[in-house]
Amino acid sequence: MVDVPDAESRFDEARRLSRLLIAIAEQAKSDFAEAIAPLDLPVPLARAILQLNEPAPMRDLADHLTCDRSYITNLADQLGERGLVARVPGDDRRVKLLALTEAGVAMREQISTAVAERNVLMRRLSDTERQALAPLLEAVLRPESSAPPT
Amino acid sequence: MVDVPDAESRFDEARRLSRLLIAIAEQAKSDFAEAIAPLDLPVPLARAILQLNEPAPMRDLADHLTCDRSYITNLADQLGERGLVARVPGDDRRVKLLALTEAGVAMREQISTAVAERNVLMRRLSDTERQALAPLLEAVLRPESSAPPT
DNA sequence: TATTGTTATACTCTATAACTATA
DNA sequence: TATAGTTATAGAGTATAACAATA
Repeated sequence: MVDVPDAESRFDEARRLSRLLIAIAEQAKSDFAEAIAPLDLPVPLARAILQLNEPAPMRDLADHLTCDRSYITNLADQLGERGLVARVPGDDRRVKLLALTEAGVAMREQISTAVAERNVLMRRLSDTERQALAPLLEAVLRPESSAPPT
Repeated sequence: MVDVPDAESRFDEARRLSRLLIAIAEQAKSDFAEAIAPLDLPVPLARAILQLNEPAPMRDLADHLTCDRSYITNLADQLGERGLVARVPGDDRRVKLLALTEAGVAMREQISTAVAERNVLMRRLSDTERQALAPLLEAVLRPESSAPPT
């Protein structure tokens, strides 16, 4: 009975961890915003650019960013106005791919570097700590089916 | 030189962890929303209620939720309409405290339970994993001044 | 008939600025 | 003069519904 916490204290602990996680996520979010501030690019556009490693159907982007297709149209328009992406026709003629322009690729590089440098995980954790953290975060995201090995 | 990753791979690793962290935070956010959906209460109101352990000046709430005082007025109005909180005068007569009503306390209990039960950290991590995770999350949030022990 | 992207519109969350009443 | 809360307004981010083109 020594090592098995009762249900209530497990809940309390999970709540405490949740609060920590939320605080970290908020920190990460504002880190991201601050990192890209000099680039004069709204956060959602930056997030979209980071997704565009390869030209991709707008539909795929909607899936990856978990948002509506109409919002992708909106983002694509804004990115187009800035000359950062172009719509290119797909094989299936209903489909349009979004592809970074040359300027878009350069911007992606800038975003990526700025964000990594300011990253709270870089600033506050040692190499050892980061190595310990990775498998735990992966465990949180493992598929629903796999129950935790209690 | 074996154990010291070069700068580039450290960046890559931090980026990977960041993506994981963001994915988890999004999961946690939608878990929260789903958990409280049956309660028919908007997310920001639920978050505010969770803060109101004790009656607190509206100003304090603004600090804890890191938002503008005017928004707290907004939240307090909505919570008031639902009969969940009441404004009570403070000693300093400029100050108003927000206090949960009886219905508010009951709602807080419901939110708290629903959220803890659905919590992704409860669902996917073992007790052991949660115990390992806590100090790492705390390290991420430690004050800027304390450099990581590389 | 189902799917892709678009358009027009509207909603939620939150901030800014100007105000009031105290201190 | 500075602080707590309020009001009115505005903006960012995102969704819904109806639609056109293609499959």
